Amino acid sequence: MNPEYRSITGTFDILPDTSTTDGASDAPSSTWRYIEDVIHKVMQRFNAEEIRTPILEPTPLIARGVGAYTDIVSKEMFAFERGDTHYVLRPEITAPVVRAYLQHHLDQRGGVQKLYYIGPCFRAERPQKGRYRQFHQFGAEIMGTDDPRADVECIALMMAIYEEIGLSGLRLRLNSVGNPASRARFVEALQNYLEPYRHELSETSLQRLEKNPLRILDTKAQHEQEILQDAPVLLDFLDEESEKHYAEVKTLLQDLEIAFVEDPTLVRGLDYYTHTAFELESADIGAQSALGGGGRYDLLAQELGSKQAVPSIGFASGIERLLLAMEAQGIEAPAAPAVDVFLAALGDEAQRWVFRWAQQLRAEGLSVGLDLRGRSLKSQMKEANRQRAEYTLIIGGNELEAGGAQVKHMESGEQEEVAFDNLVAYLQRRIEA
RNA sequence: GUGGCCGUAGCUCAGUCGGUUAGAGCGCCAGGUUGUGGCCCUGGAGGUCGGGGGUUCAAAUCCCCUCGGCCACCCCA
Repeated sequence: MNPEYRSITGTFDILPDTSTTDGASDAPSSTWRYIEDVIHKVMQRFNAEEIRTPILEPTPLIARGVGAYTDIVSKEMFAFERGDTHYVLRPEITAPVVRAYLQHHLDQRGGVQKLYYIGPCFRAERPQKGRYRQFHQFGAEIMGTDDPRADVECIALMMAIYEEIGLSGLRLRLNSVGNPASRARFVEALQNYLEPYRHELSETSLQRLEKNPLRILDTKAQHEQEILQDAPVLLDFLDEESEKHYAEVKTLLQDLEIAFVEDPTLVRGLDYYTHTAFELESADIGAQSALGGGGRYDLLAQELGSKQAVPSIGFASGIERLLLAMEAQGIEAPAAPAVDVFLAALGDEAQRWVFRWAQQLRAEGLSVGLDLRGRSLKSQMKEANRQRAEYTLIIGGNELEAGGAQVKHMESGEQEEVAFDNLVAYLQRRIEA
């Protein structure tokens, strides 16, 4: 079609089936629904409550809540201005949830707030496998406690969803970035260590050295990796409190028999991230191997203006990557439901009869298909077949006269006459089973 | 933002030493069955050969530009 009207690069349509692939999700809408159903179900099991926030947020919220020196904020935001308001299409959902928590004083509901979300996010990156400009995240935030059990419950919740879907062989990486005091000491040590290597560092790493030193740790540059071989290790700088929190998290994970590997290079770069950081990886979904990740952010609420600390932990996962992992492991979602009964009509009078009966049967809760083009009976039968109708009613002049419909069971091909008066009961009885 | 690969029907693809009206299978529509789907047979619709420009008597085929897709880098979901 005219390129001017095509869907935007990096976005895709989710269609009823997968008969076309250009600019469409590889998975049909029924598969998306299935995944969403699983998410809702598992979240419910963990007594998390759904929250829905706007897709449009004020740019300063994201800049502050995600971090000005992150790639997301510095180069990947879809942001624009109207009048004196700066808008951004949300690149993630944690900051908006914290915003909503503070704006609506959710702490006043009492207790820990366990909130979850599913929805689209936007980042202006070059698309590739598992990466899109509009993509879909689900996640949960457990807010109002710094108890390590919250960390583990958050991880357990995330894992339970993948478990329920049936994925296996995933790798959970775990680390602690400590509290601000211990991290500050580590950052100083890291900066001191790297000082002599300054001239060997890339431009971005040099910038990070000043603004956001932790992120140097996850550099991919071979040479910088080598330099970092002998660098100070974050875990060695944890103070007693941080050490204790981390140890507790590991113990609790073991109690729940959730396997993990410790990875000291796994970091969350910004100051308001504390303690636990984790990421869930799959080896078979391409270069973008992270299915989901998260961590503790005890200081974010204050960053956004809260007088009180709201110690919290959350995770976020990508639905597109979940789909990739399902495909790689041959996991199929249930097929979209078929119609219960298709009404085939022959002749004008029968058409009117069928049109009314479709409405009635639907009111009885049956899903009903019918012809809207006045086509031949044969065509209508083909249509019924395509819609995978369980039963097809055939109504023509003979049936109207006899006061009963021909009811055909499509799979067996068996057909019998059923009086109009008994139709609803007949169909309901058979279709329930 | 950078790099590599790829764009022929709705889908999967054939057709490229340049040469008459661009093909197949599947799907779609219709007929064979004047009231019956799935199998089979027959016919039909559907293509700016991604787009623009150039070379040529002649371009799906060669050249340039451009758009789109895929994959990778950076980084993340």
